[in-house]
Amino acid sequence: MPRKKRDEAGERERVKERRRRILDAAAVVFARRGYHLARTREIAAEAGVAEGTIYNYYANKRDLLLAIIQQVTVESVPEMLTQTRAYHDARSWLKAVLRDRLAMLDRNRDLIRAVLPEMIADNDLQHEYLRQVIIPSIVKYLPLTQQVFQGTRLRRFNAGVIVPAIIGAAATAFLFSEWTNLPVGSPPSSEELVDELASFFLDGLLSRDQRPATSTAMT
Amino acid sequence: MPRKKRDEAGERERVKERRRRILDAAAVVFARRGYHLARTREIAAEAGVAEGTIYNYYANKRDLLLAIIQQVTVESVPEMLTQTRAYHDARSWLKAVLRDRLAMLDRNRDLIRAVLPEMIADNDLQHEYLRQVIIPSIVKYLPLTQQVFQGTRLRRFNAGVIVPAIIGAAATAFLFSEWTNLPVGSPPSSEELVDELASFFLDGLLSRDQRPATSTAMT
Amino acid sequence: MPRKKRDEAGERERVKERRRRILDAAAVVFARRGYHLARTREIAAEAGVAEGTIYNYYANKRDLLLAIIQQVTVESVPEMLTQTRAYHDARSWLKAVLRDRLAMLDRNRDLIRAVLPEMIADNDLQHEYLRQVIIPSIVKYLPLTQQVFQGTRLRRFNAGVIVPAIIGAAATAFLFSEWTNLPVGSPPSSEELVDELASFFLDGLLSRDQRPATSTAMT
Amino acid sequence: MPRKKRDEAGERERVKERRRRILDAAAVVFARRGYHLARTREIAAEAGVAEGTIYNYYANKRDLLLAIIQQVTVESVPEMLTQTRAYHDARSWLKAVLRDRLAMLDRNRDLIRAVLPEMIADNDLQHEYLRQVIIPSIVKYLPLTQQVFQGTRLRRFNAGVIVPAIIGAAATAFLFSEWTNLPVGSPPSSEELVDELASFFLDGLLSRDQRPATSTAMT
DNA sequence: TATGAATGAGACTTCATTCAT
DNA sequence: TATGAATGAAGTCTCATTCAT
Repeated sequence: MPRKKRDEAGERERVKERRRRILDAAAVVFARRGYHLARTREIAAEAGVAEGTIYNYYANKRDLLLAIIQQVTVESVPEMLTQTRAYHDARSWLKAVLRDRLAMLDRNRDLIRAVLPEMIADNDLQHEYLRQVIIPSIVKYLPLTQQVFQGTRLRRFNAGVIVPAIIGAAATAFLFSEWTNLPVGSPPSSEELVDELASFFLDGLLSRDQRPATSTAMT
Repeated sequence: MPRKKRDEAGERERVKERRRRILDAAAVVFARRGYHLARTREIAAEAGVAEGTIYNYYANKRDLLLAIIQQVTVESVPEMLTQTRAYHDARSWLKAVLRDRLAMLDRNRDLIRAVLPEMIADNDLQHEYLRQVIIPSIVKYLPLTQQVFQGTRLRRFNAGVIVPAIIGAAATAFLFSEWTNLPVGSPPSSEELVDELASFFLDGLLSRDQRPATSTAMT
Repeated sequence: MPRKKRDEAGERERVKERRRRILDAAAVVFARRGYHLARTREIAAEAGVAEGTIYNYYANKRDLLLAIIQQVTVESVPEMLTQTRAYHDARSWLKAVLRDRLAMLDRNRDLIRAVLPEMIADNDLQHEYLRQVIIPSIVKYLPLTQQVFQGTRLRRFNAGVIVPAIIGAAATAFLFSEWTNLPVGSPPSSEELVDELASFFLDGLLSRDQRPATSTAMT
Repeated sequence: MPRKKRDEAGERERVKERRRRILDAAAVVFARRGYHLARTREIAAEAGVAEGTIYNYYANKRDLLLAIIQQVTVESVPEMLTQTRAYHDARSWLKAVLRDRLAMLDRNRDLIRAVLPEMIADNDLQHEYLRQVIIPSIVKYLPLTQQVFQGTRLRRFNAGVIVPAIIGAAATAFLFSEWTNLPVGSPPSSEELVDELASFFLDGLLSRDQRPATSTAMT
């Protein structure tokens, strides 16, 4: 192998590693202070580099935010659904997905709490996120999902309403379960959470005998 | 009636009115720019007062945020549930509640988009909100809710999971329905949203014949 | 006189005075360090105000430069030529003008040395200067000048060449006369300078008998 | 010839060539952006070397400026005056010199516009320039000049005033002739400029019959 | 010697908050 | 109490220069 090529590869490796180190530092500080209160100085200190060095790898503070959003979501999405085929039972698949996603939320909780607000407040960020993460995910994984539910009869529903509802329900339930001082008993274990949500999503809240003979929800 | 007293009453009235004017202005500007990008100068201009005057009524910018959070939620909660007794059918009551809450979100959408991020990122704000809004609401309205569902058999569920899940589902579905560029067809009408969510919450996604004979979700 | 009006007048006065103080400070610091090396912090200190206060009166550092250019030139131009009519002898008028302009250069030497470089290097600044100072001056004072020279026969010349040449000659001679370490004898007194330049401009360098019978310069 | 020596010679050659390449690049960038806005990065790119390499040849950015000043002036001076003896007529010699110098200004216009401001603003640079360029030039070429004017009777004048005046007049007239938007007709051709200036310098502005019988300027 | 990533001081400017009037 | 000019701390980002490779 020619010398130069190996050097280039090593160089690219080092650049990647440095980018990563800075990004991780930014994630830590964003999580600690929130985006607006995070200081580039603190990020630099956390990364163990000079402040100016940050700008050799990212154009500006906002660029760090964007990179984090991508990293958290893009990189973590694939793992969750590729094992789809292992589950023939829709309920167990759903629970597996919930388990995986809630674990992801758990791992990245602080970071998400730092990043989510900016996404809510900032239209550009939202659109970027939609374009780069959400839509590609849907396009890529919808067929797999449909395949899993092939053997399961679902009632008709409006996916544009229900998909966000599921995501929001799971995320909110999870985040609340972390708020320790709610006067509603001890926080649920993660497995309780998964069970509870899966049942909620699939079965609803009514007892079986309370459901209308012909579901009014058939639309 | 002594002169002074009437003056004091009028004075107190004027003070209240001034506080309100400033708060409304802050709400407008927070909604327009988001909390961090809102400038006290702009708030002052919107309120038609001098910048310094704000500080005669609120300790600082953050105090305005807190006051807004209280106002948006506390003031709007009562109306939604006091008419509880009018609904004997749980489903129609749930739909009425959803209708009311989604309308509230609709009215305050921009403001919420400005304020919510701060609440997510800021623990103190969250606790303040829990203490001042959520908990009192639960304490006050839980009995009413239970009364409504008296005639309806619900399966057992963990309220600490399901209540946040419901709120998050509704809010997220609503907010997404506003993002026009999702490739999932046209955004649902608000009545569609209400129907869809009510069915989802009560009946779940499975067709009736797919539900397990004895719900595994009974905990 | 109504109270409010007097207050407004006083206010405007104070604003003007403050603007002036900041501008003077900027002039001092620009003269001391040159524009690029002048620090807003130093300007603020020199003016005895906080750094932020500068920006209540001027949009940015460049704005200070522009204001100084205007002040130095616009304000000083009028005095120089309005007394035109007092001089019936063109030579003595020219000497008076030179005396006045060289005194102006002397007064503002440091400032000009700070500001001139920026004007040379910056096209926008040049055009601004042309538009605001040079052209109005020409339009306003050309008639007066012509009136002075009515009784004096001048050979024909291209004003577009000779006017800049005169200005450049006077300014350069003056500025060099200040450079103390030239090995050409002691620097001339200002009156020597004026005499020397006036003769140079009107008579040229040739002895009288050396001038061509018919001036080749007649164009 | 020993091997080493030839290498050393080639090496010295290469070093010189490298210095030159960097200096040229600096000149280009200084001319393009002005000294303060010129970036070392851009200079390096222009020279086709790494940023750090510049500092192997020049101590710092300022050093580049100094070197350019020397190069522009010192190198171009000799050509202009060594042909002195070819002109027996003082007027035609003066015109030749003007032609040569204005052509030099024309060639280096952008560079001069970048460098001149720094010389005006910076005392050290001025003194360096005086010591290295002006004084040697005077010492070297004054005899030649005097020789040319041997057959021409000049009136007495103070060279310390008139020499800078001539230089400033020519330079300013030239630079103004490039500013196209002056409302004084079309810019003069370079030959017009030369004629006009030569006449101005030698003959002055008065018509012949207007000159005093005994010039008051004889000092 | 050439490289160019790393450095870090420091600049301009903003803006929440104060306070004299 | 209302005002709004003044404040000044603090922030992001730039860029000449250094230095390990």
